Amino acid sequence: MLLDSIRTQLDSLSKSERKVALTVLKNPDLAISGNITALAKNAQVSEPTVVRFCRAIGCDGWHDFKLKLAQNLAVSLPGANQSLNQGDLAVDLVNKICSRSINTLLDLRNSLNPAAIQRALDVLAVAKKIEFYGQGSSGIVAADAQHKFFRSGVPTVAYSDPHIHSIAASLLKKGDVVVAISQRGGSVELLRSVQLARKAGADVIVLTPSGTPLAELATVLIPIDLRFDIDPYTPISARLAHLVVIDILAVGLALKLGPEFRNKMQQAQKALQKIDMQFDSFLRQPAKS
Amino acid sequence: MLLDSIRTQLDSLSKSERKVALTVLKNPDLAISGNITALAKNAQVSEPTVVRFCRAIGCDGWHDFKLKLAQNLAVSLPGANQSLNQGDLAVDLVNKICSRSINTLLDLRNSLNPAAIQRALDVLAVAKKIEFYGQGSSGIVAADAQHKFFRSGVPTVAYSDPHIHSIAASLLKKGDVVVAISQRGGSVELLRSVQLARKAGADVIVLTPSGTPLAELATVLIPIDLRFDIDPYTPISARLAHLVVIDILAVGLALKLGPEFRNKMQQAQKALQKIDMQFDSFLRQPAKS
DNA sequence: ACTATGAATGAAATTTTACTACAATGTTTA
DNA sequence: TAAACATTGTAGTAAAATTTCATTCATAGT
Repeated sequence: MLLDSIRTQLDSLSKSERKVALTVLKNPDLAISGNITALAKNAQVSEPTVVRFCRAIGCDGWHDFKLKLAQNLAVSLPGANQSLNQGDLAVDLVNKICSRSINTLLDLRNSLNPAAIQRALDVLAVAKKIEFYGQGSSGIVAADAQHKFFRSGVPTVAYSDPHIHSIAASLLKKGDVVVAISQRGGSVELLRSVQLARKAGADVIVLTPSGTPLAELATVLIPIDLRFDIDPYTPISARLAHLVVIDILAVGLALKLGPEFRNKMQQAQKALQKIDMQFDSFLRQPAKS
Repeated sequence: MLLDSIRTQLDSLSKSERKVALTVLKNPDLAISGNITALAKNAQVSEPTVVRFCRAIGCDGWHDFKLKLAQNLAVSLPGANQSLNQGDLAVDLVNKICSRSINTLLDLRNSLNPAAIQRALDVLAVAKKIEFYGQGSSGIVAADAQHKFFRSGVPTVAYSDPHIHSIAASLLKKGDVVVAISQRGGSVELLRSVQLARKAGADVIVLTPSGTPLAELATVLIPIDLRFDIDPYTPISARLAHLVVIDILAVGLALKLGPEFRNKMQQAQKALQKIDMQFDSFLRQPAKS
């Protein structure tokens, strides 16, 4: 982000300042680990020029620049914004996809509307039944949601088949809640089912980009507006964001439902740990590879 | 992460150092924006004490501490490390869960072994058939994986039912690949299926913590070692990490398979865009909310 | 083509800031 | 109660960032 900003301001810088900019862009770590003298020497300019560079790009001196750069690199890591290509080694692959995912979640944290989450939780807390609809990869998210929510004791189901969820939608009652998930917010089938659900008197919480047809139909809209991925190899971001929003709703609901729910969770947890014991005894007599 | 580390080391610090620690924990921004003098005054200690504090918690002096703290806060945001509780507003909920997820992925980026990914990709690239096994929430991950990989043209399936995947495993042939996913690496059923798969001559890629029984059985182990979540309300981390690893493998395989695959993807992309057109015309005559 | 004006740059001085050495104080134990 | 040790602050030092100012370079006007 800061590096981007430097790149765009490259033209407005003087010759020596540009030298500094290029040095920083080429090797940001040097700027972080070293002091102003080191960077000046590396860019073959004087120290005051480095300071002037820092000011030029909007920072308040060397210290401030160094700090901001460090904060950026902590998140971005070199190459986070570059597109993936064939020559990539596994190392790059790991770095880039992780970094992208991290950036997506940072985006989400900034852009997600807490008020919408609050309203959604209010609706979910009094739901008699919760149904999750989603198609394609959103179908997976729906299944994941069902898997998380079903522990809360509220009856939940997830449908990814359009025919099925349109039938299910028309069978809903007032007090039931549908959570509709869509990366693009335009699926005709999903729209139909949501309309049916509304007609049946159910509330509909929608996870989708704002301004889409699906968004229009929501009782509670949770807008997921991330800059859209052009690169076809990484349709990761939106799905990841959806999953985390589902996590937020699931945890939020758990908190809202309070202690009686907490007990249920702990029981489930204990049940799992019991199974763990079995694993342990299994560990004593390890299997041959 | 750093703040966590400070909190845990609180006991081993001297009285004045603890004063500094508490001041930093209470108001980390002060430490970042101000200089050592400001922090010393605020904590009511001398400057050398602050330096000693920095050293005590494993940093290399004030500068280093400040930098590391800044990097952490860039990611963590205030409150990322605190446990969730009933009184939380939606704002906190969003911040905390997002921040946790982000931290998990940062962890993953650091700890993930690229060599293991490389080996996994080598195996996947020559696979005749790929089967994903996982139970519980890992079953969802398996389904997600199937959904991503199936586009590559290689026959893929996902099983979350232990009976089914044990049958499937015994039907495998040499050249087939199983990807086994487990958050704890101890599921007895999964272990059995993996053993059957190995016996049938298939390769087994395993996503699980290292040192677990399942890890032992892997042809290629991709260890997912994150500090384990104690808080029962957020069993998010491991699953998120698994999903991202699957993303990495899917993208990596796509790159490895090269241009012919790329075309297939683009065709799929186009097919989706065609549907988008339909959405657009739908937009012209918006539905009533 | 040459000078004048203004911007750009670096050398040196200044100031700020972090760090070290040492002394004083407090704490623990024999 | 005294001695040994750890803890903390004071004062001095070293280093690093910033400002000032003089020099150089580029641009434009005569």
